[in-house]
Amino acid sequence: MLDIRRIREDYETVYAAVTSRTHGDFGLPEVRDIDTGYRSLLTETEGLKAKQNAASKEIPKIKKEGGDASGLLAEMKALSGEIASKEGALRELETRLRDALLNVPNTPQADVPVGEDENANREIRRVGSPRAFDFEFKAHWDIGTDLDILDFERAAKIAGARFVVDKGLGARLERSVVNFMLDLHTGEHGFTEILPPFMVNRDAMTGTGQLPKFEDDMFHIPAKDFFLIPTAEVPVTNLFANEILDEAMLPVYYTAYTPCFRKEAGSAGRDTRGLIRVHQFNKVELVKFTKPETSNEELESLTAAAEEVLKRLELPYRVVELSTGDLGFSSSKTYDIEVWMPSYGRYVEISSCSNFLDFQARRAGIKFRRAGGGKPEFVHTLNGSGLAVGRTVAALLENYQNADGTVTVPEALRSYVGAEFIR
RNA sequence: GGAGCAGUCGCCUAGUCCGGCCGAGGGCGCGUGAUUGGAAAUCACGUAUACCGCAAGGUAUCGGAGGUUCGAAUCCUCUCUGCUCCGCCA
Repeated sequence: MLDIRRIREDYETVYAAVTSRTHGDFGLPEVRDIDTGYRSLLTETEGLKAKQNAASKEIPKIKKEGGDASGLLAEMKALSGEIASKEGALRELETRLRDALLNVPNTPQADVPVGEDENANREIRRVGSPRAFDFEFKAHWDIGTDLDILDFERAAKIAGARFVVDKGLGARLERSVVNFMLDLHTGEHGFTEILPPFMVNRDAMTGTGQLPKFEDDMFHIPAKDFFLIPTAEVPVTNLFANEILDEAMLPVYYTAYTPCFRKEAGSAGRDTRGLIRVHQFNKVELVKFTKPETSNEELESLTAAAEEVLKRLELPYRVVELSTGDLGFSSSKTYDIEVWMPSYGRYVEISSCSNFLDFQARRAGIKFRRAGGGKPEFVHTLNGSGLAVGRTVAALLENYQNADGTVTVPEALRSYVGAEFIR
């Protein structure tokens, strides 16, 4: 959520930034209009309430002195009615304002490349180079099926399309990748491991920006009005919702393994085979809470931490900076890490690292107080995949496949998998 | 799932039966000052958040939402959370 005062006081700048996303104005003009009406009605109503509160102090005095308060009482009854009707109108404006504000995305930072879509993304760096195969390589879904470590057909039987069953060394590999990532981030990058609930309530989903705009993308459990988490970002970021942290606590680094659940509505026909786009996938997430002045450098080190996974696994990848048109709703700046996927013949997203500035903190109410005292300020929140586990497994199977159909286990994973080859 | 009890200012707690003197008392903690050679102890003062307003000031918040009333921490309804007992269960 953007700061309403910033919209009020620096409208032109905010408008330019929001519209640089090239997907319309997101109702920003309406926000400004509602706010104007809201504030004038608020001032008026509060004046009436001040009157009412003053009279409420008079009434017991009059009664105590044996006086007749009936005139004042009648007057106050009328005032009470007037306040009630104004408050009703006020509440409606407040709701409309909040709804409108919740639908305005974050403002991209000034150095984010401007453009309509991924074609305007800026490549930052490439690490490693795609392997040249001297045999006819297979896609990971064929490798997995042939080795009997991935079973898409039976997954479809018990759940449906876009699900997978991992089996034997496939399941072991998936688990190994999770442990490898968590060990790296907790052991070497200073992150604390969190194992959060996989279902959250509506407030949490709103706090990180998934609601109200993207309800259709998520699995909902009506009985308790819970949502299956689409990413660990949601439970982990909301850990500190409505709290005021001590400055000394910051920065906080959390990492969490969770499954992620997504409807993938609107992606019909895209990536229908394999592990790339499924309704349930595993992910290790990195989340940071920082002071405002350090968040951009923290984004760089967060991205580096995620990249380190690919470096250790010796998988070729590149980092791109998303353009304004491709940027996620809540983000001000995002680096995507893309791994080389031979079956696609291109780099495929495996991590998305974002600096949300105070956008999520404002929604979720996450603040901190500086050591010297003073007013609480909003923290900055960041997160990134570190990494998507299923896509990592897909990349491993494809990049490490051998001519005989086996797959070499990369050095860094051997102690976890307990084998040198998957055969 | 059933029964009972409880949720108040960073923490502990008073207030709720009998609505106004309660944005709210006390203790602890914390901050500033006094005292001291220094410290402990003691004493004094201060110590929530948000919004509106140029300001003076105003408004809101006693788990959350709604209601009764001129007026609600206090009364009513719903709801969430915690604890105890019962049922069920990995």
